Amino acid sequence: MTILPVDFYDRDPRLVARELLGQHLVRRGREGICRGRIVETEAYLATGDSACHSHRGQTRKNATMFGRPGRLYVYPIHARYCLNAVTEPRGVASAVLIRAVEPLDGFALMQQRRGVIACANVIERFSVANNRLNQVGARSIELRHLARGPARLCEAFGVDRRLDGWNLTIGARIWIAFGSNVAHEDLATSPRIGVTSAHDLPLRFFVRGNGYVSRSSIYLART
DNA sequence: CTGAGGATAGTCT
DNA sequence: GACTATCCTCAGA
Repeated sequence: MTILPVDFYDRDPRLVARELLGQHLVRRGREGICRGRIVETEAYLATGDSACHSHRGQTRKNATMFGRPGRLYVYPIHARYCLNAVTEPRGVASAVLIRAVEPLDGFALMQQRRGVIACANVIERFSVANNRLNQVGARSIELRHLARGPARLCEAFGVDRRLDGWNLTIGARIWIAFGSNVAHEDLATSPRIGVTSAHDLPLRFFVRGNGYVSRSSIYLART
C-alpha cells in the first residue's frame, strides 16, 4: 500500500482532482476498514472561483482550506457532510471534493453506517424490499448508490466534522492510497454539480462510463 | 438573537 | 425533473 504523500496534494487542484481518480480512499476505525475507488472529483480554486468556500476569505468553517495540503476538509451542508482534500501550500485555499467512490472493501460496514441494504441490481433490490426477513426496516438501495454523492460517501465512510483537518498522509483513520491511474480516454470533465456560480468552468472530473459516478448521463465532455 | 442560504439526497410525478 | 426536509455557519442588527 502506497499512501499518497504531501507532495501529491501540494499542486494545482485541477491536477490533483484528475489524478485522484482511480486512487483508493481508505477508512480504518474500531468497527473495521472501508475502501473505495475514487471515480468522481471536483476542483475548487483558490483564486477566480466564486464557488470556492475560500472566495470570501477565511472563517472558522473553512480554515482547514487555508492550512497545509494533504489535510481533510470536512464541512456540513444541508444536514450532511462533504469531504475534500486540501491542495496547494498553506495560505493558498484550494481543495478537491471527492464526490463518489466505487466500494471495494467494507460493504457490511458501509451498509450499517448508511442504514441500508445494498443490492446488486434493481431486481434484487425489489426482492429484498419485499423480504419479511428484513426486520430492521433498512431501505434497500442499488449498490451503485452506496457511496455515490459526497454526503452518502461521508456517511458510508463514517466521516464527519470531527475529522476536519485530519492529516491524510500518515496512514491512520483515513487516507488515500495509490490504486491505479485512469487512462486518458476514460477520463471525462464537466461543469461542477450543484454550484450556482462559475458554472462555466469544467472542474468536475469523472471516470467515463463508470456506474458509480453521479449524474453520468448528463455530461459527456472529454478532456 | 435572528434569518438566510448552501459543493445534498430522497421522494414523488 | 421538481420539490423540500434539515441543520450548521455566518452576517447583520
